[in-house]
Amino acid sequence: MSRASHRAYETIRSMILSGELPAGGQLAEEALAERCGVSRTPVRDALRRLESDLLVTRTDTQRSFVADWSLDDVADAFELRAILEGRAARRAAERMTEAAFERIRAANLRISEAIHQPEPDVSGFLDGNRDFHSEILETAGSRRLSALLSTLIEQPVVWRTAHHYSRDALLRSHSEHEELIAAFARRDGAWAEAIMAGHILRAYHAYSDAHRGLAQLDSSRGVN
Amino acid sequence: MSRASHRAYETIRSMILSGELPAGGQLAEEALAERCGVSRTPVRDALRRLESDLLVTRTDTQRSFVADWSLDDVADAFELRAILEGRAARRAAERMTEAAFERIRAANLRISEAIHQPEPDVSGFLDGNRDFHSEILETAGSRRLSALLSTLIEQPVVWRTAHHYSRDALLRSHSEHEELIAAFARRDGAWAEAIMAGHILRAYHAYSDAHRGLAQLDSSRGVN
DNA sequence: CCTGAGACATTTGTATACAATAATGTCCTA
DNA sequence: TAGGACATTATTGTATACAAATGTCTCAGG
Repeated sequence: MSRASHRAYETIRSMILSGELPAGGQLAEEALAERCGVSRTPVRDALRRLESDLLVTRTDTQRSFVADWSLDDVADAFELRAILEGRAARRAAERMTEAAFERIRAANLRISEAIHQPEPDVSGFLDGNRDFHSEILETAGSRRLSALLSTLIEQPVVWRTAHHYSRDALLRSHSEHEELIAAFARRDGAWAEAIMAGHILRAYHAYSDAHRGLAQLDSSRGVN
Repeated sequence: MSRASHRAYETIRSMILSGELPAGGQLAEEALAERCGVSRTPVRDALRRLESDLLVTRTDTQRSFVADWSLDDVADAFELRAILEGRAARRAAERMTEAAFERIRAANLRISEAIHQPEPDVSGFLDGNRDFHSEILETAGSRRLSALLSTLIEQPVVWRTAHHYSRDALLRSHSEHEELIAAFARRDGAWAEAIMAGHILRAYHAYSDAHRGLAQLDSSRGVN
């Protein structure tokens, strides 16, 4: 993506995720253009994309607003993620190559190292975690599945949330990854699917326990 | 959507689906603008949306091309549809209201009437079919599920394909709908999910049997 | 004959002006 | 005071010009 357009997208997105733009607030193109330091054209691009991410909604009369995610919406997103990432894990297990297997193991090894610092390296954990999941998605080899999941997984991690995770939660996540790796080693698609679905849903409940009643924006990224 | 933008979208889309724009061919914004009788601005909008529909792909250098769907891609799309529409049917069964139930039954009644003409009214069948499925999706009450499915179901039906369906295929589809209605009547989510998944996958195989080895574009719409 | 540098053509990205549409406020009437 | 037509304002849609980036072709040098 080109410079101004990308910049508008990232800027608006982070303003939404950080709460700087409040949920339900209107997004006027001109005002955003000014805040991003670009013209309306790339802002319009960005809004279109944010809309397909479901971070922005449009009225029937084409006004854009910051989407406010209810608890139900969050549950909804996690439920779909569990289904689709589960399916991705199944396909990945069935198509697993040695090279992909090694990359997945390596990602989980990085996670392990990040966790076992004196003070857990959450940022390192999240990097490894992202790689772990995206390697699996890659191995699943379905463009459409990737496309669908990309709308459910908000990529830029909201660090302030991530840093609340306990070492226990990180360790549990790591060990679930290990079990996934075992399923991959055996090329057992059904097993991999079951573990992955559970992995995502556990992340959901950890999230909902922690955030019950709070602002619900930075949701679709748990420790998974 | 506004006039020019909508026009560009519909025009380009139908040119792709009809094969007027060959799979793999480049889509230059200016040329499309001229053919649609609008400026580049709405064309760019349309291309963005078609890209998210996976009807158009972009290179890393931002050139747009007509996506060519391999047989695997088609199988992929149907597999995901089966999963997601199955889930929608389950949720719909669990949330079914009398009013929604009646609308769904009415849609299938219209299908029945369309089929039982001396010469089957395929267009009427497809209208009813669309209503039937969209009522279920509506009743499922998940914005995200709707958003995901909309990228898998190409709305504008390719009539030339539809007209090849045999009366038998139409009748079978109708009777599967009846079974779904029975599941809804009993609020049996698991049953509804199973029937719906089978319904979609049968449509896939009908499609793939009919089109094996032919051009694969107008795919994601079977008799379902 | 191959290769790569550079000029040229093509295509996309961005800014801006203006048109069209929706939202808002005002005033009049009942 | 409530409601509704109209004017006003705000916001989005579209066209266009130009900038930036990409692709292509030619031709010199090896």
